[in-house]
Amino acid sequence: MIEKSKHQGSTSRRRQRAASILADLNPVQREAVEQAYGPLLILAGAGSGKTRVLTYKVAYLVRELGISPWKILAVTFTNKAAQEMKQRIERLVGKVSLNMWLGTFHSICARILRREAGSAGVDPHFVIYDTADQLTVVKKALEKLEISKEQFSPKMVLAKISWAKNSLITHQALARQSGNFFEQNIARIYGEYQKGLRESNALDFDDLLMKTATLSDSNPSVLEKYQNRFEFILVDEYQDTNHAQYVLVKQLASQHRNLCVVGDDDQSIYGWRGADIRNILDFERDYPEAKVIRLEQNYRSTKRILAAASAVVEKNLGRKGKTLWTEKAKGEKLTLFECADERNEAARIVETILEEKGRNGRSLNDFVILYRTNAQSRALEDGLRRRGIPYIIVGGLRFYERKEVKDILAYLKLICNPVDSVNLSRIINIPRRGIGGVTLGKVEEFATEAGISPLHTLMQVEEIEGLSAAMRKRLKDFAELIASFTKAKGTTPADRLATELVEKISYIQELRQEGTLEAQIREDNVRELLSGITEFVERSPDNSLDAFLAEVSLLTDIDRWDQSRDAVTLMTLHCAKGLEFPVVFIAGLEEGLFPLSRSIESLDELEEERRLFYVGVTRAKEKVLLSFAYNRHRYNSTMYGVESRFIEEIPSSLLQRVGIKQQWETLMTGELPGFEVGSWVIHPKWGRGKITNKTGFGENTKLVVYFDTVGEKRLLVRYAELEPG
DNA sequence: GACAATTTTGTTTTT
DNA sequence: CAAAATTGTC
Repeated sequence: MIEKSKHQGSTSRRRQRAASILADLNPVQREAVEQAYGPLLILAGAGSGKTRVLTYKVAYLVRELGISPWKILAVTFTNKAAQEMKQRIERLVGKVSLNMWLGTFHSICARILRREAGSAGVDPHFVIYDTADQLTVVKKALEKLEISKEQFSPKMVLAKISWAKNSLITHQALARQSGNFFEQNIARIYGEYQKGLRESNALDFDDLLMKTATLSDSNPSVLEKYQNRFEFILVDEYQDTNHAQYVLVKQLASQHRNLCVVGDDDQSIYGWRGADIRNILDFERDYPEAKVIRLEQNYRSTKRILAAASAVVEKNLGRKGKTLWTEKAKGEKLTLFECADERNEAARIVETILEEKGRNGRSLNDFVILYRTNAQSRALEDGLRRRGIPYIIVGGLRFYERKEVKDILAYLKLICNPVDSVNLSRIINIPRRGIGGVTLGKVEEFATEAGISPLHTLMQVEEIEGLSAAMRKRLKDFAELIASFTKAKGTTPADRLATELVEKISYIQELRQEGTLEAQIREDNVRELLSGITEFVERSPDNSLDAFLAEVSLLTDIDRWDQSRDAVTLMTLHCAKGLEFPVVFIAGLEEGLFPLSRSIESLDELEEERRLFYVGVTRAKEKVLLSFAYNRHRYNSTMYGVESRFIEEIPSSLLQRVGIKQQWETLMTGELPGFEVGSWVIHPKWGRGKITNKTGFGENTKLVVYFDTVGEKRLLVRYAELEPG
């Protein structure tokens, strides 16, 4: 009795909450949420609340239709998006939502493969190799096959292999279908590469997708299990799915056909990674009974921003076409800075940030600076540092790709997966143990001949010929070190294991001895990694090292990004997908840079660049500031910039130009903060000095500076490369 | 085997 | 111009 009334109570409460759920949505969004059964394509324009629709849809399924979360699969583009959605859904439906599968394609696939390892023909403890690891394997394969890497550059080979995998083509199939010498060789390298991965018990990113998508070929029953289970499937960012992902979704949804995909063909920006825009364009052909709903009301940007973005993307031919509208204010015009060079560009962006901060009371995390290539961040960073503005770079040299982080992770991976030869060779001499390339070569040779893993070989080091007794001891010590941790990992939580390891190999101690600023940063990164592991252990039900490694390989920089920190964010346009900021800068709008020179010749690629620009502009809520530079230093030479065609594609009524002349005038007459009498500056040659006198304004400011090294010097700010310090 | 000196190479975006 | 790869020296 008690139970029954409890049940009823919760049902009516549910109703009530469900009603309020739908009340939060506009009529079109509501329609999208209520359309639960059958294939559904939601064409969601930028800022139209698609994440909202997805979360509410899950809530609706669970609360209103009584679907068990266990039967729902939702796929997002980044782990960050998954995490956010998870939290929002949990708030709507409670803890039961934890039973649903929600993650990126790659993490969902990894999960399936570990569960179905037997059927998939992989070891459940497989490691995931990143691009650097992949390159090592390719190079080894080239060596083995005696193919010169001049003719077959590892990077190019890897791109071909990746393309093949995303098209679900095995190396055997590639060999069969390729006619010429070149392709035959690619197929051979591909085969050898796969062998290398297998021996190390490793999968690459593409394997995760491919192996899952082809799982049913040999094991239809495994597929059936998941087909039956996932009654409802939701896919976000569908415009960026590749062929393997497309096939996977199609297979999983074929049983119940309750497939809801959300996307925006205008935001398809991953063609170079194998994403096939046709997947979204042809959805209605694949699912003739599909319903299509367009979300066209934008809740993010001002009218002018939206108009500018739409005007540009309308130049594209291959698109479904939709008209975004907003109830927001007209807003300010977009601004375009014509800059002298990238230094000037940075200075003006920084200037604007300070001005906006002062006048409109914005905080630093209201700003994002977007650019096409990571290399551009350098000049921008310099500009920000010059004025002492804190910033966060997302991407670039990614956290998990840093040497110190990779070193520690390599140890941890080897501990969990002793056959991993790539990670073994990475760390066998870190810290220095006097084990060099020659010795490692002998070990690997022996391992290959004996058909066992290199680490295993080290256990029977006596049998390897041509090694000194001292060397044998070193090798054995190393093997025992790894073995002792492997033994401990069953009973010790991941964070303690990692901390003990770092201690044991004196990694931080070594860094301290270097005493450089760089070593300090490295130490910080190692500590950050360790605290990341601790955080994982506290949050995750499975605190083993295996569990941590399974997750960490699929994390990216954007997943670690802390938006609440008071700092300006810098990232590539690709990285900015799905985010929003009050003020958006897009730097480097020059022909050849954005659009990138390689893309200019092909119409498809040019259209993708244009979509990328569209993505950039539509990140902005209130203000968009574009900039280009007449001169840009690109490795050794200076490039003369011509403004990007995308600028001309914005109606001139929406765009306010700030010419180079105006800029210089303000620079010439404005006070330069940080250069006051009594403050300290740093000179590249003479080091730190104190300003004792100052005359003039702006770039013409003359300073008298006293340096400990050379005494008093008279300097013109324009020429001397001084930094406040 | 370690380290310094020299030569070569390379820039698109990322799960 | 840097970072990476290669060669040279101890």
